[in-house]
Amino acid sequence: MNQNAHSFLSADTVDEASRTFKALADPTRIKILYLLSQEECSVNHITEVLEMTQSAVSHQLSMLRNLRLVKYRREGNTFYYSYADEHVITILNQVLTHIECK
Amino acid sequence: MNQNAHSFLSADTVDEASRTFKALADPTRIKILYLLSQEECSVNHITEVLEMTQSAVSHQLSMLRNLRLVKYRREGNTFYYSYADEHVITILNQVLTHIECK
DNA sequence: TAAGTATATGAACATATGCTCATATAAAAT
DNA sequence: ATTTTATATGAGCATATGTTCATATACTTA
Repeated sequence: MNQNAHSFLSADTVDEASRTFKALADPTRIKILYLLSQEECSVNHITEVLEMTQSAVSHQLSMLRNLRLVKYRREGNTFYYSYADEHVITILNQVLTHIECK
Repeated sequence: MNQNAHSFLSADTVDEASRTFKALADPTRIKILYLLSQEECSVNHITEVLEMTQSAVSHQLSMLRNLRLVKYRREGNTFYYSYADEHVITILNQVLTHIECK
């Protein structure tokens, strides 16, 4: 068995996969993305549904924004968020479905 | 828009999903699981391929064992590891494939 | 039986993560 | 113009994470 006996992943690929899974690795972000997979939501709505502080939610949305997993539109003072990465939502739903079917 | 306008996830489901994604969120564990998705490997082999210390690899294998994502068999002094959770491997390969196709 | 080989494990340490608290920003309402 | 409402953001803090270093364990070989 030598080091060339199998295919390799580039460091970039591994890093990006890691970033994707990290985004989904936190319960709060899972809940936010699951919510957004069902409907566009204001920050306030997310805050109420998750029963968390506005700041905590906003920080997580900021992270999800940086990862380009969510996008938003503004309407006056209200920001409506929605998901921006179909593939990540698919992966999330796959895992959730698999867990709930056990 | 009220709190009952959409379906909810149980805390247990969210936690288990989080644990699954956390397992895949680290580059070292991604590399190990990817290797094991292709062939059963000894700890030594993993250590050499990943160019990491034996201790670091062993610690990660210990974590993957606790999460029931890998199993092993012993042959004298050598421990051969293989993956134990088909679904997690499927998810990993899906994400890796998606990244590499971009 | 002693030395060597393969792996596991505990402690320590540096970095990352997720929250809170205080405050900033910007539009809306008064 | 001032206050209110909705959201963003920086600093600080406690906990989690991943690695190294030292050492333990267990089997093999001389």
